[in-house]
Amino acid sequence: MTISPLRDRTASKDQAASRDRGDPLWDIIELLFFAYRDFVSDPDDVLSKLGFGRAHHRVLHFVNRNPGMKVADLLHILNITKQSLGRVLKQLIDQGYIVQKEGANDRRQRLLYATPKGEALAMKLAGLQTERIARALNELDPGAHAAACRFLTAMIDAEDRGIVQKLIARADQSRSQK
Amino acid sequence: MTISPLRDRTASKDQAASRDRGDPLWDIIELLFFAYRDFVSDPDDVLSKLGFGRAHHRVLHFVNRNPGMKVADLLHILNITKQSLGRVLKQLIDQGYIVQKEGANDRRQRLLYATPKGEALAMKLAGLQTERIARALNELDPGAHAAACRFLTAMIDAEDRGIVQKLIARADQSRSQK
DNA sequence: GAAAATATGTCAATATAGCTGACATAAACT
DNA sequence: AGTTTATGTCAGCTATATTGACATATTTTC
Repeated sequence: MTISPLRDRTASKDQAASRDRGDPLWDIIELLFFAYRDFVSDPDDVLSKLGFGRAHHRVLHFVNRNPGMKVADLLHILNITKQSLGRVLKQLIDQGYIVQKEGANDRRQRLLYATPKGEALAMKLAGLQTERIARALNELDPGAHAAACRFLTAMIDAEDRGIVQKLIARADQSRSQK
Repeated sequence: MTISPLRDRTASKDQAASRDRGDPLWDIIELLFFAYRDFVSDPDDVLSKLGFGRAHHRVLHFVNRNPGMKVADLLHILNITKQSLGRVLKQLIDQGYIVQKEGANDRRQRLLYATPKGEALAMKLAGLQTERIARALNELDPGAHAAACRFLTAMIDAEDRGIVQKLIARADQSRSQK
């Protein structure tokens, strides 16, 4: 199944004029809205059956991806208050998806780890999202994956890109050591 | 300013093996999370000063883009209940950002239009998002815009793509008639 | 060793944005 | 005349976030 291109703006004769005027880039704005909407809908269905929401997904995702991360790190990544995190994290801990361990160097820290049960759920949810992404990339040419990464990276606040890239690289590394 | 590529998975020697195993595509999953987060943060700042939230933005955006749309259409696009829409829409109408006009053919319909004030706000918000997108595309090669559109379109539920594409095309057309 | 800073947790009150269910009104369709 | 459709509204509920205040244990600093 091939998808017909949306409207090939690159071939539009007045593309340069539009860019000069700084016209809104409606296509990206709206596609991003709908793509993200569908992207999060797959996990949402599974989560709601467990009595969880998107907030639980985000917490479990990052803990699973970064075993032993500090609560403070999680707060910075999610950009929420500790009170907001508290409720969600408590539920995940109480139901056995996440455990906390005292830091070896700094005993004030409560380092976060996904349990096998937590990891199973995290991987299930990531699997659903990966299915969608893989399906999308399969419809496109081979360079589409790299191109998507470049575009999405460039959309992130410049000051945060380094952090995000380290996050992805470090998590990939810790996973592959298994 | 050039951005170093995240991790060139296309050049990775075990990329094929990873794809065969169906490993999660962590890079896209996390980049999409952070990119969308920053993408909506620009408008959020402006909106919060007006006492509005993201919900108001979405309503105003689609009404501005599709002048004369029915309430029912808006409900389908946003995928929320009329009760949820009601509160937000009422505030936008009361404060003069949106007006309702009786349908010419079907007088039950309340067709939605952005007022000049509403259009100004919608365009301001779209402008902020466009700045970010344009900044991103400027860092990338010329085909990046089209590539991003293809990727994002492919990420949308197949059954919804047609609707979204029509939405974008129709709105573009109605705008350019001005 | 006392004081200050840090990491985390918790209580209380509030706001936003969504939901379900029930019901109301007006206009159009059959 | 009766049914369906488009819209609106009341009431109550849930999830996710907020701010502000305060508590506890631990580490760091002077």
